[in-house]
Amino acid sequence: MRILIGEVKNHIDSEVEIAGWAQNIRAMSSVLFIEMRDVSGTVQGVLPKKGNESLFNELRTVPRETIISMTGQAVKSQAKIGYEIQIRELKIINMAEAPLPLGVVDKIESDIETRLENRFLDLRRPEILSIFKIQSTISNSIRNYFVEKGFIEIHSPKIVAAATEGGTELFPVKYFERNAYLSQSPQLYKEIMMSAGFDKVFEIAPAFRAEEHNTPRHINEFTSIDMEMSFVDDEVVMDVLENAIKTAYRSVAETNSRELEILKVSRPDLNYKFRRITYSEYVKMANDKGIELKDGDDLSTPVLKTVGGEINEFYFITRWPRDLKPFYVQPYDDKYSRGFDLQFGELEITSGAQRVHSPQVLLDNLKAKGLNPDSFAFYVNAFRYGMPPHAGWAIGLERLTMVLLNISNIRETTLFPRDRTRVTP
RNA sequence: GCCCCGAUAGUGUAGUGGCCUAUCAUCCGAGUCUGUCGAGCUCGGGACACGGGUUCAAAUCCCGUUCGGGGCGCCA
Repeated sequence: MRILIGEVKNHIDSEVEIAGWAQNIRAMSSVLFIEMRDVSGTVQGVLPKKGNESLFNELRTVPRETIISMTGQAVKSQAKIGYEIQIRELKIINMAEAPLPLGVVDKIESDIETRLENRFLDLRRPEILSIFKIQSTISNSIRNYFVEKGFIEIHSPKIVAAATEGGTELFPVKYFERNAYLSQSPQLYKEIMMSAGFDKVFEIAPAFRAEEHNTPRHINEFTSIDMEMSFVDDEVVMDVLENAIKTAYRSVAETNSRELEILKVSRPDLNYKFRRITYSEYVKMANDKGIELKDGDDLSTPVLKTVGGEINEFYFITRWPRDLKPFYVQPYDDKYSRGFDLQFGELEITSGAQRVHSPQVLLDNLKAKGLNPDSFAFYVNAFRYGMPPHAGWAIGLERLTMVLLNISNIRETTLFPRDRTRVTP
């Protein structure tokens, strides 16, 4: 029975069967080594020429990355990891072509473009695999966190009719005889679930943005971790967000020490309270650095880089001007709102808010933003017949992974990124 | 969408008008080597993004196209 390569060390001095990719075959004059790899690690098999001449000669010309299974005694040896497998039986299961379009164990680094073109090969590299093992821990631990706190997991529609909520561009899709769009966010649906009385909901699902941006931190399809809670304000959901991220970091530190080592990333440590900086304080901080910025201006990328670049930790920017936030964000006073962003340094990770719950305020806001309330009837109706006060946020899974692993391009933390020019693979 | 930069073997690169039938590494192939682990050694293989132009001569200069990188904008 096949075992994972990572388990071979528990079977020293007994016979094991492994299967995987032959990532390197080194033939000496009288002995041959096959470096085998699977999802759990690597180990080498040894085959002496004496007594195995035909297999020996066949193997020395087998291309790298061929799928092979082998059975043999696991023994302590002078191999770097301290043990190896003495091959008794070996099967060549599926031959790889040569040369590879992208070397898996080459000493040469390839461009991200070449790597994405051949992503299945790129993903075979332990450091790339490690990114996604860690991403799996992050999304699972946040899901568990929500479930433990009594949240209900929902699945909102990704094909939607609303032309826009204002702001971002949508991807149009043909929906039989009508036009529809890919959902940019579950925002309106998770709010409707508050009216439906679900109290606390979350969703981990794709979101689509048709913006023609071309930056290392934007993609057109990403995984959004969304939550919404009833009868709470913005301060409470900021606490929940801080705890969710700390929980995810703790899980990664506990379960992915090998992956963190492969990626040469130190164990994450979040032993600090996330600072809550108001938007107006942030503007003053920018002014103190000599940046010309008025209270009410949006925080541009250069501003975030100058001010946020020096804050090498998580922090909130709270009480944004109402003019800079969407119609569904609850006002704080005439000028400011209960909208917040969570930042790490210069990078926005999350945006959230206490939401409007009064149907009249909602209608006023829609009109003030130049939107047609009729287009949002399905949404506004949910506010008319008993909508509790509520608040929530959405966090980008890929961006959170970037921050945790100190990776600068979001394409690295996305399996098959969809950017301005890439729809395949 | 704007600004700047780039495109040379499967991969990553050198190359600033003639020294280029193009460098090096990796890779692939053949051989060699009593245990390698970035194996070593010998020999061989493989490339100037596309289209036009300038010139006696273009990988090299100019124009356009396509694709990519960096920055910005846009962005729930």
